[in-house]
Amino acid sequence: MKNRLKVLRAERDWSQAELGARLDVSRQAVNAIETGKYDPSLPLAFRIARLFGMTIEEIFDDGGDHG
Amino acid sequence: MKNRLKVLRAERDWSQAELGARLDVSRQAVNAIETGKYDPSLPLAFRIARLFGMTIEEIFDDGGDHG
DNA sequence: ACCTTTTGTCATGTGACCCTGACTATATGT
DNA sequence: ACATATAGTCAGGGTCACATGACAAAAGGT
Repeated sequence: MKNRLKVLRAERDWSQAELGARLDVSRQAVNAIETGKYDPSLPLAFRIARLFGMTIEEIFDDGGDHG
Repeated sequence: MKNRLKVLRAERDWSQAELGARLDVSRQAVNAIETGKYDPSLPLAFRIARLFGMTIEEIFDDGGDHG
């Protein structure tokens, strides 16, 4: 699952730790999601979308259709 | 996390087992999500949204802003 | 009455998603 | 040289999101 977290964070000049604080998760969790180690839970995805004022679909991309 | 899965399924007259097959998950997983036992993973939420032709936000609701 | 379908639930197991703490490496500033 | 900030990673642990298999209750069809 790809995501635009790193770009959105860079646009606001936030560190991974600061983004983690705003999302109420650890900086390691932010790093893991950014580097594609794993996907966020649905509740966390909602918090991310709300923080950036976008929909989940605008931030995350699971590749469209999957045969 | 509330969701409209049961209604959307009823509109199409699908059983939980049939929805599970279309989503490639077990019928118990569908039941657990419908009855609010737990939330789907983000990839599964994408598959659900795509199946019903809606956005994730139109199907799931985590309560808007919550601190 | 019997059979099938559907839903709900329980038990057990595995891997994903979080945590804290620690360590390394790079960059910046004094 | 030293301290600070940031990013990346690993170890160890806890809870949640799946799986399969089984059991029981309710509804419908014959």
